Amino acid sequence: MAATIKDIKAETGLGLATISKFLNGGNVRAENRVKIEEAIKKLDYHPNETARSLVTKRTKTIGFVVNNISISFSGVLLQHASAYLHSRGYGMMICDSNCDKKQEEENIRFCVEKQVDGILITPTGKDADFLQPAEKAGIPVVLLDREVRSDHFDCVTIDNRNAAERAAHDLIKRGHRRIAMIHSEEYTGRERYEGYLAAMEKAGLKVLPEYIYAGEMHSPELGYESMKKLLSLKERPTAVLSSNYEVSLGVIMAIHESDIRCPEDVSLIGFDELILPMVLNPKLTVVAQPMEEIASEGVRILLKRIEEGKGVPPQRVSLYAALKDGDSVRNVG
Amino acid sequence: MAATIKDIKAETGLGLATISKFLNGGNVRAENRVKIEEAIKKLDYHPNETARSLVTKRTKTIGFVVNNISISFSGVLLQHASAYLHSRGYGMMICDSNCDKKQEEENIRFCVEKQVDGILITPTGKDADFLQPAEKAGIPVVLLDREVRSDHFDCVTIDNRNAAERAAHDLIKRGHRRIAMIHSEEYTGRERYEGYLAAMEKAGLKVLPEYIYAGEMHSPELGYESMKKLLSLKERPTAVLSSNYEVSLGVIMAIHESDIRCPEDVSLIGFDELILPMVLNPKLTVVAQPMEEIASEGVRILLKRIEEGKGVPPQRVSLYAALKDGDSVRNVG
DNA sequence: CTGTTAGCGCTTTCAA
DNA sequence: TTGAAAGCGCTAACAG
Repeated sequence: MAATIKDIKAETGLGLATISKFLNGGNVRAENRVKIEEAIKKLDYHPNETARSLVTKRTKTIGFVVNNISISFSGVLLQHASAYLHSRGYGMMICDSNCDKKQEEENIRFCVEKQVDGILITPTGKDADFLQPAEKAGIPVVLLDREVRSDHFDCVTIDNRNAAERAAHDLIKRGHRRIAMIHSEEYTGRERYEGYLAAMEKAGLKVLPEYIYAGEMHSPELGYESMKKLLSLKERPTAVLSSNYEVSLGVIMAIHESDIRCPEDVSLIGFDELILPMVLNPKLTVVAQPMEEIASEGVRILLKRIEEGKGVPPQRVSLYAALKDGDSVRNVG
Repeated sequence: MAATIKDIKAETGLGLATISKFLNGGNVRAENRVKIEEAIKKLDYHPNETARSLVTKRTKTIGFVVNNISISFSGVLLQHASAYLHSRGYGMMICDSNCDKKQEEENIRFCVEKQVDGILITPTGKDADFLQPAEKAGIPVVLLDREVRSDHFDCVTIDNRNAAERAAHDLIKRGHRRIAMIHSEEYTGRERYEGYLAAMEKAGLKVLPEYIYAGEMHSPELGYESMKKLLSLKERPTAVLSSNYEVSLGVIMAIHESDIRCPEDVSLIGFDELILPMVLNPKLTVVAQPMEEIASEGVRILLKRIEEGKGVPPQRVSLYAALKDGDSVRNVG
């Protein structure tokens, strides 16, 4: 049996309260502190977090409900979030929604049941109803990367629409007119598409239906298949905007397989500054999402909410995603 | 305040023990069962898992200590493990070791502190010392994908050495003599390299140092840079074995950028049947690790250990990884 | 600063 | 079957 606080009491002859106070960083007479420290070492005592939770009503665990754990973006976000959380003594329970609303709803319930102190989530859609159990249970929720139709929750995103608009604008500025876009109908993919539309419209450019490929989800296949088709057009686009990392991978593969060259024959801008497209020739020009900041801001806001309560109204933090030049875009005309 | 079992008692007039028994699936008179069910619905009662844990000494949470959460393999493994665990009512707390032994050691301690019921781990190395805190605390550990130098733990792997040997043998059987290998010095990469060596030796083939590229970790850069160099050799290999998914991606990119074709000019076999290399032309021939089985077997063994104790000696399950033909290998000579 | 006391919400003897 | 009571290990008043 593991040692308990009572064993420390027996060992030191002190009262439970004193020991508990010490454990929680309170002031104790130097002499007693030494006694307690020695007893702890001797008995290899570790506080029972469960017992502690029962009385403090804090589990020191947060739930991370991730829309799709198997994409690279999630891995990186999880990595950063987990690191921050651990450094603050919090554990991270992950629940994969696998891009499924039913599963996501279930995940929220699971988190509530497990009594996490807070929830970090990359939601699958814009609908906010499924978050109700958490709200009802008084568990703070911070949305990461995506917003929902509700102003009850804190939220850390990048301005996808604006970022995509800047990317498309950059292509236009460099003389491109025939610009294609490959995007998913998923959340962020949709927003990025809207940004593209805005840039095209402002420049007075026509959006050709044969230049638009929309898939259900972000995936390499989407990029690969779409790009194959774009390359087979009689009048090929001179530039392509790809709405996320997975999609870009597929696009690059398709280009490589053809005898079309990038950027000589076709320019390309992608999203997400993940490793692979950065080591390639040409280095991909991307809209770089500040992943670490998204994670750290999200964690910071969540912990603040947990520790200081619901005083302040929900915040919406929108981080800036810079367009980072690579070598995959050329000037035309 | 959330409803407690006492509220149910007040509502139904029954004793706490009866209600508790009902909650845990025990036999209760039909009439009382109805009463309790109604009260639960009316008060929206949910058992407090923390209180339950305090007395049962079970947190219904397992820790997953992952060597590197940002690689695709981890995402897929986590996805399956999480699904199985959830279906059994268990939560999954993840701890990323980020390929760092110090971090890994810290993660184990963190899990012990958090009193998880069991640990699933893809270890960073072969050394087993860091698992001691878990062992001392009586927390069962199941190793996934990789073994360590200790026979105290259950373990689910594929036979990497044998699988790589079969892959290399397949190349040899198809007439290849100049076979290169790109691998990491990480755990599985090393084992796969040994399998390659075994196949070459059995076939009486020389292993040329200029055909071997070893990197510290599995990464696309490793594959990309190594393949670039291999392709620039005066006497190029006719086939390349790549030790994991990330590495293969890099290799494919390098081939695409050159004017060498696969499989006409160079054959390629990779590891891990993940999506991208499957949608490409040519479809990559791979050693397919049974990811879902690794996860489900691991979870099954762990939960059994948790629920039925340490009676049986540690098991080592070695799953078969089949070589799946794609179109990236051609017959020569 | 210290110790006593009362719970946190639940499960589990044990006797009825 | 049921219920009263004890207690899991800890924190949080409160009195000293």
